[in-house]
Amino acid sequence: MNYVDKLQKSPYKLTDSRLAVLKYLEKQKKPKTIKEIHKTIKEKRINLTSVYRTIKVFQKIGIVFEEHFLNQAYYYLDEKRHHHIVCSNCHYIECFPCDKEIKKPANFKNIHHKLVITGLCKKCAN
Amino acid sequence: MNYVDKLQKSPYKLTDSRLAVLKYLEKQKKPKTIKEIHKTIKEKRINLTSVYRTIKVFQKIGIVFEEHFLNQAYYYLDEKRHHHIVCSNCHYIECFPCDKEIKKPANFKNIHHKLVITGLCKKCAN
DNA sequence: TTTAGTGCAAAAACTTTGCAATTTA
DNA sequence: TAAATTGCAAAGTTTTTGCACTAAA
Repeated sequence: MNYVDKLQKSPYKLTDSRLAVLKYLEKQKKPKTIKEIHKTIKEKRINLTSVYRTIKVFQKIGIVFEEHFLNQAYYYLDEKRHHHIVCSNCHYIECFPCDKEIKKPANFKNIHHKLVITGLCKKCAN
Repeated sequence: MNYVDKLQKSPYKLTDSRLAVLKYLEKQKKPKTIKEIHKTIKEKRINLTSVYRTIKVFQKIGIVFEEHFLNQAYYYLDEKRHHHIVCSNCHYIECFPCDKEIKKPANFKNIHHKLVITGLCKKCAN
């Protein structure tokens, strides 16, 4: 089931703004900030507020996930479960696949996990 | 080597503010927000700005680590490597030990990892 | 005594809210 | 057409900055 279908199956409506954010995120290989999303799609006259609201909706229905790298919130579609490694100096991000099943903690339901790895990328290590 | 030693070995000075934040964090079992830290130590007349600056310094010298749960930044001393699981509804946090070594990505140095698991705690699952 | 750190006030950055107008199903 | 969504402006939060004063080494 693709994202549009998921949206239509949800209690939320399919609108231009939501479609624009979805299309944008589908093209991305790495997590993006609200600003980056907005910058690209504002030509389509989509308001910053709507981007915020759209992302919230997408998170609620489990289309979009959030991670914070160095005090910045980033958003991405959860196509294939994967993790990220971020350079703590220049914020360069690399993805890598998730190859582990998490031992589920007993006291929680609806579990979603994310592994964030920080380090210094090649450029910054010197 | 304890935290005070680490601080003194660093290029930064040992000050009342820094000591207060350190003492506070040492008592905590769970990650805390800037606000929580400040609330508790402001009786000692330590400014919010200083808490922010202190935390930045501690992060730089690797005493304090940061995690974001549901759009909130939390800080903690990295005594024993461990992870957290957070209730996505009520923000209840539980810690659990880190029992895995991460396969180090080749392109990065100084690697530090954190695993954040979100889910619904017992109370919120119903 | 010199350099780094602090508090305060103000600015900047980020996020949320209310409401009238618009759009979707 | 009813209910949800949007844009805009305004308010709330969170974080950072500049600067004169104070404290640490």
